Amino acid sequence: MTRRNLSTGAHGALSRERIVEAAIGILDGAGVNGLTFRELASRLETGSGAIYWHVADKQALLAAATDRVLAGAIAAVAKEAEPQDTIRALALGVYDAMAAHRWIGAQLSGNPWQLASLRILEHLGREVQALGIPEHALFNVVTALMNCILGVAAQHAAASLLPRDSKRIDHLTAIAADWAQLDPVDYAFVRTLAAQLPLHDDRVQFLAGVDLVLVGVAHLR
Amino acid sequence: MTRRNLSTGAHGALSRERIVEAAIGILDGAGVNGLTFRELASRLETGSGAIYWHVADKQALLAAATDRVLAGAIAAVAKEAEPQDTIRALALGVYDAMAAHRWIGAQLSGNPWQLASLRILEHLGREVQALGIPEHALFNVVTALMNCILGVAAQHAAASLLPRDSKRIDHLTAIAADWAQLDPVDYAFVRTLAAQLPLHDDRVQFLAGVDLVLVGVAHLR
DNA sequence: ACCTGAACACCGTTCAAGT
DNA sequence: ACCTGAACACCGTTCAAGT
Repeated sequence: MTRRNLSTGAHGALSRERIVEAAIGILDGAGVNGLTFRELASRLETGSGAIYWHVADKQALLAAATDRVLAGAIAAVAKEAEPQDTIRALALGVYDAMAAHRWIGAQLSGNPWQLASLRILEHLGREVQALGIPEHALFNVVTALMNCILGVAAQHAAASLLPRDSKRIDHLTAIAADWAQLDPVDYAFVRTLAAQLPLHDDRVQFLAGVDLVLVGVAHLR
Repeated sequence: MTRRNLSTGAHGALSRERIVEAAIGILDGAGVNGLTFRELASRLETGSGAIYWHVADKQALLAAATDRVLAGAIAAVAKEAEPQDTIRALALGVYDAMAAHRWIGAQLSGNPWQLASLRILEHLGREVQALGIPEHALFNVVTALMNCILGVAAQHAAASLLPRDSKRIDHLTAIAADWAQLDPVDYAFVRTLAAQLPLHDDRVQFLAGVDLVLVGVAHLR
């Protein structure tokens, strides 16, 4: 048996940070189902039990990984002159992080009160406050904006379970084809949407949803 | 070995419908983690493999259970004179179904393109069409409303993982207490929200979010 | 204090064998 | 055609033993 982490090897000692980092690497490459304590241990050249010394369990690991990615994404958002613009920038920052790390959607929408969500909530909240909303509407408005984000998060989560190499357009075309199979009477509207689906731009539509809420907010009294 | 389903016993032969029904019973009583093919088989007095003759896999079973519950909930929604009111009624119908079957939230927000979601989308879409929205905004508006629903779905999903007997208020108080632990500077806004959390009415707030979108819609041009 | 890795408990799914 | 139930593959988590 060779010594592993005890030697001053390439990686140094095990740490929560290194574990989370490695987890993100696996998640990005192989998705949620690819993240296994055995796989993680082998990549870190340690025993699977060692990880439990630094991380409580798999859920905590996923939460930590999500928070790490989103903290970076949010910190990178530039503050704009108008609160509305900062809100848009924040929303897009989260969107882009979810697009780059497709496993985040499921994590975010599955645990809406984890640290990463609070981070988003905090930054949204500050801007909404700056908007000069009446006090009693604050909670509702922030929640509505958060819902826009969780909504796309859910969509990304669904997309993340598809085969990795499937092109986005093929994916949407396949969904549209499924929808076209539905009963023409019972699902008349959905079939209408199906035609628009393959061409639509997720990111643009996401922003349109945020704007819709912002319009509603502007007309609050 | 006694014969089981072959006898004209109390339940009759195995069928997809009976399986889904039993699954819903388990889900309501024991949550997602309680739904096991072994448990399901034992409750149906059959072998675990038998279920696979009627249902493709666990995901399909969960989707079927979700669709069954939501189909009933949506069918029970009365059509109102004004499209806005029907939209509110629809949203509340879904909300109440999620409150009664706490496992549905995760299922819905985790698979936003399953049959149950399309059912919601279809009914929302018809009412939004009746609202007389410009064609190009249709997709965005329906998505925004769907996001409101998925947003609470996510919240319900999170709540469903808690111990079963924990009272709602205790749960919210516990979350509020967690939030109060956060850094006063980094999480100033979230800490503000924490005070309101234990007292707020989820259902009312949910409706307020829907209304916010409807206000935004009314001011589209 | 921190790491090792076998062992435990449990699960979704398959499949050869039955009826 | 439909059901049985043992077997397979895999996983999160624990823990006695090491250093």
